[in-house]
Amino acid sequence: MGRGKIEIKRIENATNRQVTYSKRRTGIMKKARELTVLCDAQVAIIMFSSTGKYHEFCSPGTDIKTIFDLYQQAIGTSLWNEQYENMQRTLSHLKDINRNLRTEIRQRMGEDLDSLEFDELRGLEQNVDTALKEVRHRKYHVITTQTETYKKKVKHSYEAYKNLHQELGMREDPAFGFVDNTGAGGWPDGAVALGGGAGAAAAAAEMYAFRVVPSQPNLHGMAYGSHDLRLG
Amino acid sequence: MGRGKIEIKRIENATNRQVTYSKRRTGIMKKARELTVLCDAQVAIIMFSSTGKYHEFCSPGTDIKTIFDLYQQAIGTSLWNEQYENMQRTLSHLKDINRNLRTEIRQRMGEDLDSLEFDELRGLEQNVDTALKEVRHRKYHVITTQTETYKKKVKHSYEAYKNLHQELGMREDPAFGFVDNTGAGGWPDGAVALGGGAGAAAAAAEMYAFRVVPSQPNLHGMAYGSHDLRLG
DNA sequence: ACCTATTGATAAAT
DNA sequence: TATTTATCAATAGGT
Repeated sequence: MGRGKIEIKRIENATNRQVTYSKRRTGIMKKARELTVLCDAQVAIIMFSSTGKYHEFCSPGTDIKTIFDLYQQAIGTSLWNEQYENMQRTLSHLKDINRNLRTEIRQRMGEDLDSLEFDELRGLEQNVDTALKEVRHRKYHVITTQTETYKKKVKHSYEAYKNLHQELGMREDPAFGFVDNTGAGGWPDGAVALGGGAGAAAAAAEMYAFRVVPSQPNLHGMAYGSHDLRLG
Repeated sequence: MGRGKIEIKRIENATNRQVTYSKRRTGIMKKARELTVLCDAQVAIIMFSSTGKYHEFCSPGTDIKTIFDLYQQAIGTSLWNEQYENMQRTLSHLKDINRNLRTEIRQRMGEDLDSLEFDELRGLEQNVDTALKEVRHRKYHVITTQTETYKKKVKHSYEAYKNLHQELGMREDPAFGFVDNTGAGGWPDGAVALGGGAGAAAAAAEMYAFRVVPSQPNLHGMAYGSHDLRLG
């Protein structure tokens, strides 16, 4: 159609090629639009000219992504799955692992034990028993350390008080509310247990007993025993 | 073009619509092929008819995926980025959860306790303590149940033996290897502890003591205390 | 971009 | 669904 038939082969003249590309591209787009309207079809076209310019057509009422998702659905395999498959695999693998980890935690909390064989129960018991000892050991270590620190602070304050007391020339000011009945110092009885060992540890434990809210969030942001094991 | 001009609007007659779709689709594909050859262009077309059938065209020497990757590059944004990013987010979220779960398990095993505040330690200790009691409780329940089952089996076998013994007319066959010295029955001494209670439980526990390998894999496929906490 | 002779596409009938 | 054919549409080459 035109002033003479042309052979369907690459047009060597670049200008002609470009002109023909332009004309025929318009023609195809028009045909696509007509097809869309006449036949109620969905069409997506992407074209790149030899110079790299791109043009697209898409049926009104949809978009390229939708049509390509349909297309991938139709051919049964996502063209980009390869890139995502790894991630998908990793994802479901992580989900499996997480589920198992949650199961283990629940079992370590003494829940969902019905599925365990007897020997697994024995292993779990021994393991938890050992863990309990470890935790207790660590707890006492912390108590001791913190008690030592506290003792040092107390001692320091006490020294400071003693010095101040001496600088005041051994004279007492009732406004302090202190009664000097411990010889040189003058520190109220029973204000702090200065003795070391278990007694001090117990005192320190009591000292922290009111702290039910952690000063800084847990690593996992939850208190032990309140994990939401349904997540993930 | 045809025996009369047609208006560009949806063809209501379904058959006509289908025929027109077929003809025009062929036409577009041909045009696309010609454009590809004449102008050295790259074309990708995807079409869906109103009946859901799909057809595609793609310039030879390339493929739909390549053209769409080019297209996405051209418009500067991946059409599937949103999904991809969502997946990425989910992935790192799962990894976080995973890490926290592992941390919790390690802490429940008595490891990595350094990061815990004192009150967290206290909570952990109490929790593990409670869990230990639960596990022990369950263990003893299993022991008891299995012992009962075993006792019933023994009793059943014993009855069977007794019946057989009587049917043989109280005559002993040395080939059985049994010595009848328990009155009516004739069951070897000490073969099984028939007494109930703690003694039986202890016996049953010993009975299972050799089973270091679970008869069926753990839910998580690992024995307690041997988790590879580096995974994920 | 526009023009137009000419080829190509296709609507309707078969 | 394929073929035919009268008609309309697309476009090659020229301006």
